[in-house]
Amino acid sequence: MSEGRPNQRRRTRKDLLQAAARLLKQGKAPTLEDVAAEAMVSRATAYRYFPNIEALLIEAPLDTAVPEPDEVFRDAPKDDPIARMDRVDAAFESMMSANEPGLRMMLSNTVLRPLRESEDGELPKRQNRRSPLIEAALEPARKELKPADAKLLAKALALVIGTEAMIVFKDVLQTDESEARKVRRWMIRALVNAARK
Amino acid sequence: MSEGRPNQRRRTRKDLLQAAARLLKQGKAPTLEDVAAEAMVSRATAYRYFPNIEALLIEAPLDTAVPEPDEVFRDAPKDDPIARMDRVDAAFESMMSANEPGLRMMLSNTVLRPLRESEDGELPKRQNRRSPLIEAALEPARKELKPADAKLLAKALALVIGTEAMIVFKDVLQTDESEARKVRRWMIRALVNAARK
DNA sequence: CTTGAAATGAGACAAAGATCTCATTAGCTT
DNA sequence: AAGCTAATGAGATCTTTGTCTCATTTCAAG
Repeated sequence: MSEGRPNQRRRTRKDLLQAAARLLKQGKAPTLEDVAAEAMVSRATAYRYFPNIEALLIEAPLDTAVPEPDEVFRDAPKDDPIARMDRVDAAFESMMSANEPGLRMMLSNTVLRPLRESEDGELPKRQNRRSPLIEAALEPARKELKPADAKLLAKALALVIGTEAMIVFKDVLQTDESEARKVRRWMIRALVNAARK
Repeated sequence: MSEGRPNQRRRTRKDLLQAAARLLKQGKAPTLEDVAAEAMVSRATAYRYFPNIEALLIEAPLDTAVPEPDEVFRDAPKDDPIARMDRVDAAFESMMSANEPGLRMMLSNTVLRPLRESEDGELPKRQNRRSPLIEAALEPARKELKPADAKLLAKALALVIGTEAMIVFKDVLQTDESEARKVRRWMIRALVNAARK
């Protein structure tokens, strides 16, 4: 099934993703059958678009809640990378707290990808939404940083921003939201300044 | 099946966990049937001890590969927190590369705990192995740090060391092992020095 | 409006995961 | 050593997941 009727196909695909996102918001762990029912399509059709529930859940919660760069940096200082990274952090924090169940589900499934890639050749790859935003935040600091340091810093910040950091704070360290934010902002300052020096 | 013949039960339970650990070391994602075969018990018996493969794999790799503090810091400098954190990092890196499939499985399941806690009352809680080691590494720096900074630093380092950071490096950033190590060590320096200042 | 092709729905089918039953084996007590 | 009882093994059975076929619906071009 391909190359036939583009807009019909895009519509049902979108319906499936939205149905999945709806179920995820309820904190459920839906099966592909559940999603098909919620989207009011047949099970067979759902399987025509996604080989399994994991493939669907990788995309589901994210298509909705992507922070847009221009929105994140709206009236943000153009020259202060730390202030700009704080914006990125805030954007991710609010996006994640609104989508925590879906993000946990997504992580739960994508984390197993390497164990399953023996099954069939092509698995959907985990997307990386944070790096473009981090790069954009760091843009003004580009001139004052050595390229090698800029690369190091961007990767380091990717550990601070995102779902995995949320998991560490909540599940491993069991800190509350405000403490977690304090730690992240402290880290942003420490890391950016270290790269500058 | 309970409260009947303690040592026989402990023995087969241990056999199952060891069999699972053996299969995991080969990089496979074993099914409960595989583990039963490896442990030379029947499939039915395996299911009597663990409801599914995930439940087994949460425990399997961890009972074996816990880095012991005294071993990690054997002939490590007593007064250099950075060198000591590098030891912790190295210990986690080697433990994780030897147990990656099991750790991914563990993370995949524990990450869903908040979504499942409605199902039945008691879920095993995620353990925190890194914080004690981080505290031990930082011990010599305690006198030169304000208590608040020490707390901040310990939490920040918990983002750098551990399974979640490995996931970010491998799955999100797709860096190789040596680059990931470079970033972690750079972060350790940046964070410890920031706390000192 | 008609028509041809593509998407869909319904259900049969297959494979894997998990449960259940019951006869047999093997610990533990005496 | 004997007997009771819990644990085990083997296989039947049920459930869930994913595939396949074919009739029906629906889109869109003419």
